[in-house]
Amino acid sequence: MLSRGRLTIIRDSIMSIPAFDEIIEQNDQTEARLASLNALRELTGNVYPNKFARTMVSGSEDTITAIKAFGPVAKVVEEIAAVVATLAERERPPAEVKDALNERLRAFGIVRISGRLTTPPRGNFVHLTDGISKLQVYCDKKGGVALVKNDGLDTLDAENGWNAWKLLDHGDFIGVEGYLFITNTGELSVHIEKLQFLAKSMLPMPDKMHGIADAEIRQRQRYYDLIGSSLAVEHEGLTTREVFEVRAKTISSLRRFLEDAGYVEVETPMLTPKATGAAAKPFETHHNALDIKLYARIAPELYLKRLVVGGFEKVYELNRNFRNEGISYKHNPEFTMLEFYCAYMDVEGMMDFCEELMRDSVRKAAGGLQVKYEGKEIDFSKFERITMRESILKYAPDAEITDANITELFDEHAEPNLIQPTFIVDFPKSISPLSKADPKDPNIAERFELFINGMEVANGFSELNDPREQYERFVDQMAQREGGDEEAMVLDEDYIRALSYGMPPAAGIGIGIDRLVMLLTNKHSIRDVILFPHMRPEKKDSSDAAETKED
RNA sequence: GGUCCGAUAGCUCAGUCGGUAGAGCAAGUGGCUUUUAACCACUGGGUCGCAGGUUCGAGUCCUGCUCGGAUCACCA
Repeated sequence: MLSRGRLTIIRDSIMSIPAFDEIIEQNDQTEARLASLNALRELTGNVYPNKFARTMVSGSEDTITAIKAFGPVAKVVEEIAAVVATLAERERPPAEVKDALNERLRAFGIVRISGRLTTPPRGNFVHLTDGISKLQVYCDKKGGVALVKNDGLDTLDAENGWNAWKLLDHGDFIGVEGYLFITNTGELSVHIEKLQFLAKSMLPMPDKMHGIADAEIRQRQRYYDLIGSSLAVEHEGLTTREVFEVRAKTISSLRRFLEDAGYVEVETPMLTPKATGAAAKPFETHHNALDIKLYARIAPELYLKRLVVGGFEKVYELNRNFRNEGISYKHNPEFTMLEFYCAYMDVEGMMDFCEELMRDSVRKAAGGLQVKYEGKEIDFSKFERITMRESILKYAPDAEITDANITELFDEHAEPNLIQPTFIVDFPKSISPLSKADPKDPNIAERFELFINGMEVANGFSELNDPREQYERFVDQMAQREGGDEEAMVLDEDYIRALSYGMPPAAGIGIGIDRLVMLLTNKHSIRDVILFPHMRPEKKDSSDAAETKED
């Protein structure tokens, strides 16, 4: 570790490095916390110990959530809650009921749990959180509490448990050893016998009742937002933590469903020499050693179909794509897409499978097929199928539809009205360069898009596997590119070569995961379902003008 | 890029007609010690986003700017 003096010399010689106090502004709050940290150091030695071993009373590691979910403990909590429910406002549960339950809790012996203080310690109670659940702990001044010193030997200091307790701040981490009991008011708690200090919070905690009002801080400092959601006493809708639990469940259920159906997960390049496979503007970067331009992929599509050529009959990738376009409530520069391909399937089969897949995922992540979204109820139990033309006429009966204006009319009249899950089929072939034509109509592509709440959630088609026709479609795209359409698709010569080896008939789909999660979590903005959404660089408003030049 | 809204204590927010800068929480001190959303009492804490203007006087009115949000445009 650098000495302070040397640190200052280094910092002063490199102008662009801010001082610690410039990053973490010092004020009365941080000074108070520093004072208590120093006082704790006197008592406990190291204030940043390396570990805390939790017990396995619940059958697995005793996180707070695990202890509270542990059957016999949950049963006791349920029983006391039933008793408390019959009591008047200030009335206490009868001692004999409480004592009987406490006897049952004592049977579990000693537990060791740890977590963050959800309030400043007030009196001799405080709640700890493991990020999801809270559990109260009780520090008995009269009975005596030992402090576990962080000297590497866990030396017990019988005198100073209470003194250390008084130095705890809102947000600190502690570990406690003790026994479970029910308090006079009927709450499950841990009676602390040994207290160990684990880590300090040097900054104030978010407002417990109101949360963090500033959306920018919520998104930029997601850790702070998540702390807030673990402290929240009451809240409407899902906490931030719960949103990302739903996201995780959505993704894991999609993976499980696909794997159960025989799909193999693969990873294809994120850095690609050509940005193709979708109509979008790419991010560019440069490979120094090779001295070539590379693009962050806009879609894995053409790589996945190369794998179908190679014999992966069912293949999927669930990962990030990057598009250098505008940011909006439904667009983030990097977003997560599930793409998969199934040999010998056509667009109809893919729509059927997509329905099953999404139903399974919605059921597992949201708990049912009816999902409340912004005052509407979205019903995933039935997916409508309607042609693009029909959908326009449904909402604009007098529209005069031509090949040239059909997508424009669709975007304007139909798309915003497609609230319930709806597959739009019969796309113009001209805007579907990777899609097979309808055998009955050469101007129509065998393609669908799934719309929910006016948002495109999925896009799939019967995959074009005739290499010569694919070549011609690319040439057509390149011509449009010459004509100024920056998003027209780029010819991929190696992909033509791959198709020339023969690709079986196949259907493929891309599903926008972020948008699906928005629907399942009742979030209006894609930024609320991405942990660290793209933000403008943080501006330091104060002092230090003329810094941060990128040489 | 256009339009609208916002920025006041560490956090969440009030601030009337332009007249001494406010509350709750958080923090400090003392009390209490089986409490219950945030116990009781007292204390400290402000570049009112930045710059300029009008005015005897600006958190408040005007202009410009910065940052953010919403929305439109853009984005099959």
